[in-house]
Amino acid sequence: MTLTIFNKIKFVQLHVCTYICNVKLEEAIKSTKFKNEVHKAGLNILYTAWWLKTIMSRQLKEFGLTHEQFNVLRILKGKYPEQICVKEIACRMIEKNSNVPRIIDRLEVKKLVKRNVSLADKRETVVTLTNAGINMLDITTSKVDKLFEAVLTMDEARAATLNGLLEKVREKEV
Amino acid sequence: MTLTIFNKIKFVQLHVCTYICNVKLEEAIKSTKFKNEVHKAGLNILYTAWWLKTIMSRQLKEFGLTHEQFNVLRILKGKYPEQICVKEIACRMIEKNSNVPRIIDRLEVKKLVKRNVSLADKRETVVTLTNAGINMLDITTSKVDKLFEAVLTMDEARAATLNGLLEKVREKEV
DNA sequence: ATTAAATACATGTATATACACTTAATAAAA
DNA sequence: TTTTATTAAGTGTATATACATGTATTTAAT
Repeated sequence: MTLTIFNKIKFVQLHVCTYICNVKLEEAIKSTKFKNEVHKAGLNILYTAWWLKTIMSRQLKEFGLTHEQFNVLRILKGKYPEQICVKEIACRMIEKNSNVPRIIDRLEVKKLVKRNVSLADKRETVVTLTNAGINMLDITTSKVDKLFEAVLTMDEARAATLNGLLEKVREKEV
Repeated sequence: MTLTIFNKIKFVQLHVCTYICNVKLEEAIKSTKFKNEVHKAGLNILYTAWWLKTIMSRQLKEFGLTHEQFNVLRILKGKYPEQICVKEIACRMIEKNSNVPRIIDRLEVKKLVKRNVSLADKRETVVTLTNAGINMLDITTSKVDKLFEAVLTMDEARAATLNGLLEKVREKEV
């Protein structure tokens, strides 16, 4: 059904299986026995997310940014030049357990963001992009966006179906 | 289109947004502007994977296991009683950059697995489940499987479509 | 007004991820 | 056969994740 295109992700730690198949989950995790399609879908989601993150991280590494640092910068850009407090950044993160204060520490060292104590509420730390941060984000965003377009070749209709199904996955209250 | 069921995942670090919406991505990451459906699908995959991992980890925590430790145990079970070398475990991991030797260290401390030097090739370390490991896996697997069934309520047909779309996502060589 | 509770964020710890490097063992080349 | 290259796994480092706890500040309760 799907093409068997192999890709050149090299396993860093173990230098095994140097070329992995992106497409078929069975190949990717060397497993053929799934309980059912639903069980397979769970693993497929986890694997596809790892695949996407790996591709993005590889691109961002060139700029000394991690995936999560980039995410924080992009959130700050969304409200720029308004200052955003740490709490609100955390709300917008994809991975909700991210330790935002520590990510901001690293961005601050690189002089990409600036911390200030909020005047309205001294408990709050408000954060903004520096000029260096804006420049960095402009460059990296265009790179990452191009990468996304190059990699995710599915059409809009398929993507919309996929979005619906993923929301269906998360439908159940837990 | 989709129901708006809110779930009770509490943000641990920041105690904000105490209740998050699982279903609509827009609510989950407080963002409304996606470039297009494809871009949204990328973020949706990342978020759904985080959601799934969080649910699983919560269940496994009761048994003192992490998500990745459980994954290694399950891989060992797949070939039990055969011994598997570290390299082969790594091949089968969902997250390919996992540091398998270190995960095995922790499983060994808990006496759930046993390391041996391979007789055939002394460079290789072969690993097997102990009896305690088998017992642990039996209990946790049934718990996790039940959780999966309870949470992923989609039907087989939808799951099959989802699997096809995710493989479509990974189709492009990178 | 004083105390108690809640909030915002920082910090600390264990484990994981991502990746470089080292060591020992095996395979290949000279 | 000796050297060289490759492979398997372990070790080391920076950052991230997951979560507990501490500290300052604000809000609510008495």
